[in-house]
Amino acid sequence: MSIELSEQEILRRQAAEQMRQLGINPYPAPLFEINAKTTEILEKYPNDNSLFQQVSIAGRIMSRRIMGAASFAVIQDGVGKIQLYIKRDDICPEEDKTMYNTVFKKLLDIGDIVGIKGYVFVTQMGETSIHVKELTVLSKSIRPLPIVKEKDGVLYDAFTNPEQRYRQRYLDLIVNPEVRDVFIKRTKIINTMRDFFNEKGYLEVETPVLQPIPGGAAARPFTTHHNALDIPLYLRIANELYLKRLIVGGFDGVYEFSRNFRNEGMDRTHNPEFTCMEIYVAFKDYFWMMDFTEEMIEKVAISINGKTNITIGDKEVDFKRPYKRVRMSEAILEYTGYDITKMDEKALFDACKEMGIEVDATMGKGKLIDEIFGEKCEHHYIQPTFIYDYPKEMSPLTKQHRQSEDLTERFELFVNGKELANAYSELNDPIDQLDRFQQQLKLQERGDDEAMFIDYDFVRALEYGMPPTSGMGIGIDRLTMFMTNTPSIQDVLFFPQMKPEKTIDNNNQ
RNA sequence: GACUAAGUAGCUCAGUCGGUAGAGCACAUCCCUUUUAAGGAUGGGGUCCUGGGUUCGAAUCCCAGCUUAGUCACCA
Repeated sequence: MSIELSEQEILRRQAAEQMRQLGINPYPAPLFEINAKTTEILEKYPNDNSLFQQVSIAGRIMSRRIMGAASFAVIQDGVGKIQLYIKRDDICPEEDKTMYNTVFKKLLDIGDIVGIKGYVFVTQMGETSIHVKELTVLSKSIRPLPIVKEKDGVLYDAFTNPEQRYRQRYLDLIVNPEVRDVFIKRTKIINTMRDFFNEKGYLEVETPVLQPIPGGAAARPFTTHHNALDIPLYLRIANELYLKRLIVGGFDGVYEFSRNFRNEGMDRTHNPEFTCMEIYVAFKDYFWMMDFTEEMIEKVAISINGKTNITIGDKEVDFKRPYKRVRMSEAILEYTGYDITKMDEKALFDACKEMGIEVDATMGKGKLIDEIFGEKCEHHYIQPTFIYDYPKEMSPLTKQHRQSEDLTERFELFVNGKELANAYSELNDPIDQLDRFQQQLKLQERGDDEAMFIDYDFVRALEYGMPPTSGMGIGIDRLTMFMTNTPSIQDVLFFPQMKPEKTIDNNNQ
């Protein structure tokens, strides 16, 4: 047995059937020729009334106001909405008034997709509208749409239930047009970055999503199994080690927009799959990469919003370069008063305790410093700020600092108190790299479940020689959240991960 | 994973002390009209998230579960 259809669903199915009986296919096959878009008409017609006198347009019926021999409706296409004026004797010039009286008035519903031929005019109320001469049913909607009404910019009965919005994004996109804008901007951000990299001559590449060793980051991977090879494979947590292999292979600059997968918690800023852009450029160092990063981000900000300053939540953030650069040890000194440059692990451990930071025995020196920074400093950096010179232990893929044995040449870019980008002078000393991997192994044995695995082929690649290289990774979801002032990652992903629905269908027997 | 809150008509939401399930929009029938969330009249529409329990009686109180959101923990 199935759950019964609602009254409105039954009526719509009957309407589709009646159309068929009238010889109208509710789902016709032929293409419908379109020669205009709604917003284009609304923009251009008021300036030149000779335009759009033979317009052919298609869209979804979003509202109807049926009167006697003449009615109004609003259709929505891929870019906007426009009003239709439908007069009985225009769409039914002959004796037979079925198309108006029956099809339009009775059998069409809000949500149906129709094709329109007619001419543009302005109503007495001053609204640019299409005077319909011909109406074609293009697709019958048999499930009622959540109705959103709007007057004077005020929304009535808005479709706001987050569960339904995310599960049925298609509905969200239909009835909440502003949702579309965020996703258009997301694509524009990616295109701006891609153009920027291509202009510099860097090569967009693709590297494996299924990896035998989940490397390049510290995170729990999703595990799968390859049947033919009978081996475990992991969905990538990062693509870093593969991109660096390509630098070894001789490319001067490579980048990839990488969908990464991490088997960790979900919240408003984390989704199990997320997008990261990583770029590696040979013969550069991390200072060069800071310049490059701020140039890129400034460009993105301007291309998205036409200016560098953006409101994020209740903060005003300016992406105009140059960005402030602060050593991690300076940041910690400033916000905690502790000078970590002279501390050993024991001293750091005690300092953490004094500051009320939760610590445990598995934490090494790097992790302790990371905790202090994360707890006491990170949230202070609202304006774009490069934090640089990270402790060696927490950066196993980063080149040792040119002046200090305890540090690495690494920076992260913080915006609005959150990490946005991460970059290094890449470690290209194969002996040091193997040593660092082995350090990670020790951390693992100590109980750190995020420590990295050793990738011997990557070490072998470095042994052949990798040029000095700087690499940078930036979270695309997070960048989109900043650039569009969206507080939740679910609003910058079309289909955020959710628990499966128990029942989704009421049609199957 | 922990805590808190929410889940009632297609949508947005009320629902008093535990006593026959409500409104607006949408839908149906009718009236009227170049309308602007059109208006008027009438009407249909409910697994009150699920399962237990308390009770003469549960949308309401209790317990468990499911889903979502927020906060925290982990992480980008």
